[in-house]
Amino acid sequence: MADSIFLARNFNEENPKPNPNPNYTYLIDNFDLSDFEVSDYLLLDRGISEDDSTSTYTGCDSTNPIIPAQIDDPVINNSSETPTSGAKKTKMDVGFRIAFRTKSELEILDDGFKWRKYGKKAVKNNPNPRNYYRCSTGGCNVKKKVERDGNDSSYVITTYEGVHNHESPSVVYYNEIPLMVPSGWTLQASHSHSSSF
DNA sequence: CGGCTTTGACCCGCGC
DNA sequence: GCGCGGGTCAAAGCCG
Repeated sequence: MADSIFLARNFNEENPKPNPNPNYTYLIDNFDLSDFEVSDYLLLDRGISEDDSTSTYTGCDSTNPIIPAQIDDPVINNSSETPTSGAKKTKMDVGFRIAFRTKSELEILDDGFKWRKYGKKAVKNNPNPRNYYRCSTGGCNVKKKVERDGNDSSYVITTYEGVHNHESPSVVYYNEIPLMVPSGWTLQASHSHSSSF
């Protein structure tokens, strides 16, 4: 395992052309990071080792952001893959994964999508629990994990897994933001929790 | 009443 | 084989 699924991309490069592949999305160029202090864009490989969580993130600073690429993984690309009978689908086989380390007092960043919390778990090497969220839009199986940095609790690590197959509810207001991009980072939306948070 | 959070239990993969 | 750790499920309760 450990197929690398991300491509680094120079921040100074011109904006990428819209990619014909819907499983590919590009992020950073369209972000207005002034809303949050996003200190690091973190890349994750598929199949990272669990006992080295600090180094599984390929840290990048604002001068070297990252574009996630379509995963080159037959399991991912083969939608006919079915879970073994009776087994839960526990592996993240949703396409790609990207993590952001954000300096924020809030753990829940309003990224324009609607998330439903489905789990919370204490993790090793981190006194803060990790929260698991799933996109509440029907048919969209994008997940995200949110946890505070164990080394600096003023930072929040948000890990997105998968690609939205729908528009952000906010896209109507920010329709220049490419489809399926976690568009909230471009928004001036209030940091106050939405509805049930 | 519907949608959401909470939380303990369960499942699975992996290392020893 | 066993234990540990991460991820998910699902029932119960909360809230607008």
